[in-house]
Parts: sequence; C-alpha cells; structure tokens
Amino acid sequence: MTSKQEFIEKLRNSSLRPTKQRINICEVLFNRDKTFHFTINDLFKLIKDKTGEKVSLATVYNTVHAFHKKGYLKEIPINSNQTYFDTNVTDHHHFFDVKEEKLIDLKNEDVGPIEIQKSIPGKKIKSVEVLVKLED
Amino acid sequence: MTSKQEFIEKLRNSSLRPTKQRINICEVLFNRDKTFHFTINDLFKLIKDKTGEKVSLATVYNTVHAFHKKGYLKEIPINSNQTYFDTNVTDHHHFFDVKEEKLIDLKNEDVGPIEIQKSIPGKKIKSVEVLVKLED
DNA sequence: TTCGTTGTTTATAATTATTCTAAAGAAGAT
DNA sequence: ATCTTCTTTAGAATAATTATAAACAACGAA
Repeated sequence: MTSKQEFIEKLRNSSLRPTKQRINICEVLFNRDKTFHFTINDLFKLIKDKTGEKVSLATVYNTVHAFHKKGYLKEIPINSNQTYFDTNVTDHHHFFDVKEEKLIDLKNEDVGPIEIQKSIPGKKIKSVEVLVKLED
Repeated sequence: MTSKQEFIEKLRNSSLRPTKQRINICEVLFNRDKTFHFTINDLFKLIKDKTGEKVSLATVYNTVHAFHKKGYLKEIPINSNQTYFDTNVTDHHHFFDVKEEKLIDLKNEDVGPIEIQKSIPGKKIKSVEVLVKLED
C-alpha cells in the first residue's frame, strides 16, 4: 500500500496542488505491485471504476502529462492510435502483441546491453528503447 | 533512376492498379538515392511539388498503407502526432532528434546484435526495433 | 474497339485522440 | 476570513486518419 503522502509528494514535485481528483489519479497509477501500461482512456475509465469518483478527461490529460514531464511516467514509443504510458520508469523494453494490442515488459537483462556505435555531433543520447513486435 | 516499370510492378504486387496518381506517389517515394523518412503530410505536399500534379489525400493514405502492408514501406515506432514511414525496409534502427523532430538512420552494424532472451508462448517475433532519442 | 465489370479518385463528411477555453470552484497564504 | 492563484469541468476547437459515395479509369472479353 502506497501512502497518500507519497502521492502528495509526487504531485508537489510535479508543481501540482494535491487535489481530490489528482489523488484519485495517483491511486490508480501508483497504488499497485506490478508495472502498469495504459492509455489515457484506460486510466480515465479505471478511475471511475476503482475510486467511484469521476474525474474529467482534461484533468487526466493534464496530470499524466505533468507526471511524464517530471519523470514519474514513461511514454512508450509505439505507433498506435492512442499514446501508451508506463508506470515503470526504469530503463527497460517492451514486447507489443500487435493482434491483441497488449504491451509486455522486457527486463533489461532479457535484452542485454545495447551498444550504439554512432554519435551525432552536439547531441547526446537521452534514451534507448527496444520494441519487439509479436505476431502469432 | 528507377524505372516506371518497377513502380508498376510494386503496385501490382500490392494489388493496386497502376494509375497516374499512384505512379506519381511512387516517383516521390522510390525515385531516390538515400532512404526517405516521411509523414503522410510530407509526402502529400512533395507530390505536388515534384510532379506538378495533385493527388488527393485519401489516395496517398490508401497507397502508403498498401505499400506498408506489402512491406515496401516500414512504419517507424515513435510517439508523434503524425505517423512516420521509411522507404528503407531493411532491418535497421533510428535516432530521433526530439527537438528537431528529425529521424536519422542507424545501420544495423551501428547497433550490434540484439538478443531477446524471453519468449511468449504461441507468439513469434515479427520485428525488433531500437529507437534512440537524442537531446542537446 | 467497344462494352461491361471492377477498381480508383476525389471532395467531403465522419471519427477519434488530444488540446484549448472560460467560467465556477477549491487550495494556500496572509 | 479573504484574496489571490491554481484547478476542474464541460464543451468547443484542432488535427490526423478513415469512411462514403458519386464520377471516372483500367482491364479483359467479345
């Protein structure tokens, strides 16, 4: 069980006031054992299901984006009609089951080190992400 | 210079009749030396610029999707407001300059072998793609 | 060539994810 | 308490993509 104080801290760190709505969003996002892959729409529906309270879609977008900017959420690079996020912000990779539109975590050690032997002058590497698409 | 016959062949292989519009799309897509990264909108504008003839947006979408399905174009997994495609369909990876929204090819040997040491029962690997995000 | 069938193009409408807006309400500091 | 600033919200605006259906073009058979 993650404490409400942690949510408040996360919110304040993201320059967001801890409101009832945002705490509810945190409950759904961070009060879990396993990593959580979601779209804004998934999250929007889950909030009502889990907390019984409705939060407007705009608030969900705002809060998720603030968390993403602060590094509490990770965006998963996938071409889909919707944007996927991940509560696991550690360095890791993904399977994407194209048919079922489902994401599966790949531990870093499941992929092994990735060496980028090319560099672009004036630019540094921000992230290295592997996407493994799966088919039947 | 790629010949018109090749375009017609690509179109027929994709179950598309070789029309004037589609040949024009092929001119912009495949008549080049280097790999070409583009969005549908880029392509749409380039067709008018390069061929002097307008092709409707719907036709561009249809044709690009047919080529993608057939494997003549590759979709680049990136979260952007628009979908990026690549005329280089060989196994390779990308840099993405987040600030300039620009894609840069990474040759396969620039990345080295990627070993996926996990498998999902009943599924097989369709593709393995690395996206390296760049910042200043 | 001509005709009939089937596939294609196009403008436009529909759909959908995301962002914007502005008014009403809540949080925080004094 | 009160004032300022931030937040929530419904709904409108935006933008990429997909669907529609009428006019048109490619193809193949006679």
